Amino acid sequence: MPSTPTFKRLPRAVREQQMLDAAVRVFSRRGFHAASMDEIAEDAGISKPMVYAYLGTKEELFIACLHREGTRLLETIAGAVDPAQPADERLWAGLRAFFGFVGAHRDGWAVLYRQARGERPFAAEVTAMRARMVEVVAGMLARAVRAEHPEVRADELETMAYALVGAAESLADWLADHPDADPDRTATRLMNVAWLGGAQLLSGSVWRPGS
Amino acid sequence: MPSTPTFKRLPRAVREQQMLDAAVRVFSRRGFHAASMDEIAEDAGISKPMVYAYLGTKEELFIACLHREGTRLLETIAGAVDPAQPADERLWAGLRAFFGFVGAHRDGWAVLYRQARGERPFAAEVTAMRARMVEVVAGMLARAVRAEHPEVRADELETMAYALVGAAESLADWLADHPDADPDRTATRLMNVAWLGGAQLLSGSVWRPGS
DNA sequence: GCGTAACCTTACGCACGAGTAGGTATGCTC
DNA sequence: GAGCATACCTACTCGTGCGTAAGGTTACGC
Repeated sequence: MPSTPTFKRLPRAVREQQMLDAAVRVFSRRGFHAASMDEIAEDAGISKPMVYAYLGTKEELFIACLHREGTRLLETIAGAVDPAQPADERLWAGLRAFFGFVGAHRDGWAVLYRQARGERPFAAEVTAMRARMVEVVAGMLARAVRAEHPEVRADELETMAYALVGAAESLADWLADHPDADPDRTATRLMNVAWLGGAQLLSGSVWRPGS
Repeated sequence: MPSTPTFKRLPRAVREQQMLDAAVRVFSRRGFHAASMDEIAEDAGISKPMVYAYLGTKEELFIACLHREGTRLLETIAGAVDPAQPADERLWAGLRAFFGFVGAHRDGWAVLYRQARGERPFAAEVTAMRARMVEVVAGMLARAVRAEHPEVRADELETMAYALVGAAESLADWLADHPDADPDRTATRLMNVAWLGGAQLLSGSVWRPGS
């Protein structure tokens, strides 16, 4: 039946990407456990044993998704930040890139954070990636701050970095659920509170219980 | 064999709490799917059909955990906040209570946030609880701000509230993994950046791209 | 033109774990 | 101390979905 060669034979590299695309879609809308390998295969327009042949077991497939989306996110951010710029511009560019990525890759984001964090086998992966981000942010803060304020302790900066990353993730989740929202606007707001709050702290103001 | 009546017959209300305790423990260390009803029953020192008789299916059991832990958390916070106090003291008390709770109920926290967010059937529950918290925080900010700054838009405040809640959750996760860390110290740091950053914003300072 | 390797399929085995059937013992009430 | 309700158990059924065995088909090298 020569009418429609509906299924063209494709080289491995191409099929692998199609499978990963399908996997990210299905994982993001069903969650890791509820997603079935059959559905992923069907969504990719291929049959199940191919998935096993190319990407391995379900866990390995999920890890592959995690790595691809995680790498994309990190590279997007890294590519947007110019090390020659001053710290505030770098932070701004990073936030902008981050929210832009989430807005453009909602299901990638969902897989990375909403699914992977809860599932025991992958929590470590995500934690590691988060830790890298925290480290980067803390490092940037350190370089920005240490010159004029060498008295600031490293763990203070780390705490700040955790808070910043958490705030960004929270706003990212909100953004992922509001397709009409503007990523840049979100980035601006976070930038404001973070940068101004930090500057205020450095200027010596401290809030203490008891006004 | 009268030697050890190892299994005393207990009234329903007591057993239900024991089961919930066990369920929270197991869910927190295994995740929802990897946790088996058998393991929960065993951990509670009871057999499986009892769990089904009292708490229903696995999903219902998990929801029961969610509700109990969620209610405890919200009540802890509500109980610590005195409405007669000024806004900064209320925020401080709330943060203190929040981090205190997480430090004292690590697995309850894990169930609420690390597990429930990813699993499709429960995401709604958690989202709703989060939304309530955001609403409360936003309301508090509004009351604190509107008197002197009526020009601030409601969605700006909501964004701030999201960022604050996200930052708190992130630090809470960090806290849950560092048993030696001091909840109050964490609360203080977040309080500082939030309150001072907010005040700075209100005073008219704004960060804009291009220094 | 023909082998061979890579691509792709249908159809199954099998384990694991949710939920249940049906039965036993213990305490409480009158 | 008969009756009844409640606490509790062992031992099963059965669906679901991961992972695979064994076999077809297309392209490409020589």
